Amino acid sequence: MATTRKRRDAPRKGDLREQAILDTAEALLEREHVEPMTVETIAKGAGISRASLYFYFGSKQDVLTALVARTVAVLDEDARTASVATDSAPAETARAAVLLTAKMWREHGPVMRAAVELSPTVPEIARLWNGTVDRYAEAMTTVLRRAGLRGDEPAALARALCWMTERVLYHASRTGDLAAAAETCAEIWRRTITAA
Amino acid sequence: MATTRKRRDAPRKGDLREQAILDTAEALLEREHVEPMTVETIAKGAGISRASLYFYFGSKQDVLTALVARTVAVLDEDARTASVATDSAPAETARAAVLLTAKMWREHGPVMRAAVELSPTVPEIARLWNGTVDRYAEAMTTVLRRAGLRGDEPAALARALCWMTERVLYHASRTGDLAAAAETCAEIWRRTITAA
DNA sequence: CGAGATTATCGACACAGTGTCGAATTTAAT
DNA sequence: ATTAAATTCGACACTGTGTCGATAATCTCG
Repeated sequence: MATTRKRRDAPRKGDLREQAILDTAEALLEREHVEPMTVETIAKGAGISRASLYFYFGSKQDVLTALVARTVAVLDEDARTASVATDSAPAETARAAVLLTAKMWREHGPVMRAAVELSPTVPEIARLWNGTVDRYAEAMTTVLRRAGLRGDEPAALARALCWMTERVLYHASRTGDLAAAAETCAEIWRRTITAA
Repeated sequence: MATTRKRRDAPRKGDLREQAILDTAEALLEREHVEPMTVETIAKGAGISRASLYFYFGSKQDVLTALVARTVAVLDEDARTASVATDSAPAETARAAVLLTAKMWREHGPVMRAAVELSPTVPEIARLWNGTVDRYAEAMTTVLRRAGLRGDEPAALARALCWMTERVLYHASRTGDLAAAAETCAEIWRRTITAA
């Protein structure tokens, strides 16, 4: 069942291996896809046998989940610093947020795409990913309020616009035109903010 | 490799089986998920053996692709009739289109969700799904133009808004609040259309 | 140092799921 | 009724995941 974590803490040498496994998985994700990436491949890339990998992670899904968690942590970090920019106009703040997100997709594209694609299959990854989008949406809700929107509407609008941004940048990160896609998203944020 | 279609035309009795297989797959999709749905399950549901299923479809992916194709055909059909509503104001036309799409998600939710979730894995399903979204986006581009938008912008905006609608309704079709989600999307369409 | 515990590694196995083959059975048509 | 095509399925080969127990490396501290 792969539910029993054999190794709870263990601060020994094997921690390097744990990182090596995640690094290999990320590197693999950058040239292949999620599909052909097998436990065998990851283990070999990390210089250990398939069975040994199961000493560090309970299952293949656990590896992917840890990889997503690691990247999402970076995302949340960067996102927090950016959302506090209360000095410029709401539309400008939104544009800055979208541009920052586009940078994330440019730098962490493979893992972020994997998160999107694995969300339907791996509940824990869905939790992580939805949580991140939710936090973004919350931050942007305050921006919409600052722009004069009242009641429940800003929350719902921000949520929808965040999912738009996610989806559009997801596709753009595959085709390469992230810059243009980001501008389009920013424009829709702007229009939503400024319209009556 | 499952690339060789054993049965190209064959207008015999087995056609019923072909439908039965797709119907079973759809029914299965309605209560389980894509993941646990196995060829064994589908075959058993259709009253044949696993090996017999491979007489009708070259692979499991072929079954899913055919199922998506069948549903997408209905979608395109309904979408065409709705996009020709040139009598009302652009924002109203957009709202009507979103509401119609929401109806699709309500009626064909499981298959449409499967299409979204399988797109990254099955290229042919991606082709079908992206094609449908593209046709929607094209139709809505003309609506944006009718609202006064010029140049390349309306195409890019319509595209982004269509993906927003897809994503938001996808999530809503899982949680059940399609009506509210549709109104939120419609509002963003409206604001994008009416904003300066 | 060196015995005992802990950490790490791996070969071999069990299992589930996909797709293939060829032989047997059913159905249709002359 | 005979022949050909359509249909069915058991048995097999293959790939990939996860488990087990035995072995080897590393650490701990008396």
